[in-house]
Amino acid sequence: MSLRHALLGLLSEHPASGYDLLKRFETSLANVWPATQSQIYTELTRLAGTGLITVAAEGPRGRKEYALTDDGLEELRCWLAESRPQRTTRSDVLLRVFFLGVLEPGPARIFLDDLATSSYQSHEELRDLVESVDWDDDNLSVYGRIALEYGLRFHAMRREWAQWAAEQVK
Amino acid sequence: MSLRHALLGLLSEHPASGYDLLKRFETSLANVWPATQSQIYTELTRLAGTGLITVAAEGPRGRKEYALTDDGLEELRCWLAESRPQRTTRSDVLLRVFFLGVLEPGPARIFLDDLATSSYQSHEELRDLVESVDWDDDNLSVYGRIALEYGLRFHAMRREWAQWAAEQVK
DNA sequence: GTAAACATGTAACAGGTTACATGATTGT
DNA sequence: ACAATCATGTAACCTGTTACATGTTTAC
Repeated sequence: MSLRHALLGLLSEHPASGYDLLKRFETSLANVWPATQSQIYTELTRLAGTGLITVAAEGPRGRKEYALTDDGLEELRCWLAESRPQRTTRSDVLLRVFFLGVLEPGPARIFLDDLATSSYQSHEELRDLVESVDWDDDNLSVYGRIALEYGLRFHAMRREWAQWAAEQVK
Repeated sequence: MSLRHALLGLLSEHPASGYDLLKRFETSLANVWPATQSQIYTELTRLAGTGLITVAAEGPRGRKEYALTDDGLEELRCWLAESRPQRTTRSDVLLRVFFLGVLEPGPARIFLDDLATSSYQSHEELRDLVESVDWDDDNLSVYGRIALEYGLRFHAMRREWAQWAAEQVK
């Protein structure tokens, strides 16, 4: 259950409300770990119940500002340093490729060409994002930049692969 | 819901029992779309209920051999050609990278070094697999080879990225 | 005879999505 | 006054995981 750790991670930067966190999920975390409003509020209530976070302040409109507790920070560190990421990565794209032989070569090539195009677009979007941010030397910048670099390399790899794959289909 | 389509895809090659399909999921599909025994049997019953597959034969030990129907093939083609893969890809690894600033540079580097190592190992395993199979010219081979090539490129990319990232952390 | 492999099914639970429901504050 | 934004909560439903439960056939 990584949503829990995503929330702890965001709160380790500074206290925030459910609404603030939702906005962070919609922007910076959207491509890494999407989460819905419903899920975020439910999980925050649970985390507060187990003492990993607390309601540090209350504001207008029922706003509750959550802050990380010592236990919460410990849990976050533990997750980062001691547990191995063991994600069984499901790939919708690769599953389709696996069965592309069901289609005629024409439609199969279209699928791969589209994939190359959308990978290129994603790459360009990330490139624009990288250029629009001014990266300083703090931790958020360093690791944010590293995560973005992953995205750039991933989409470049996928584009080249899709182009190569389209050529294999005759 | 792609499990449904994975099952239709496998059955498009030839009729099979739940048990046969389970074995295919444990081997060829393990890295693309993992599924449990429980899930497979439940989904097969549902697919038979909606007429996308039928029980074509019954064998010893209660074995039920399922075959794709015309409706099932149509549904499979439709999924491949008409629907866009829109998978919101969750990455446990990238989520951790995002919050790596919570750790000291030492443990953070260890995390990235470990990632480079495990990517290298995955790459080698796939390379061995590619070399052990004799690829002929049928559809399964062509698209199976293309899917494997994706894995090779993916792990190579991730290894290089993790090595680069480790260097950024001083 | 007995272990391994074949073969299926179901129940409980955890995580994620969609939709509904409500209300307060701010800016124009 | 009205719309946009801030702000939270819950219910229904779907997908996926773990564990339990059962029985047959084959090979040694």
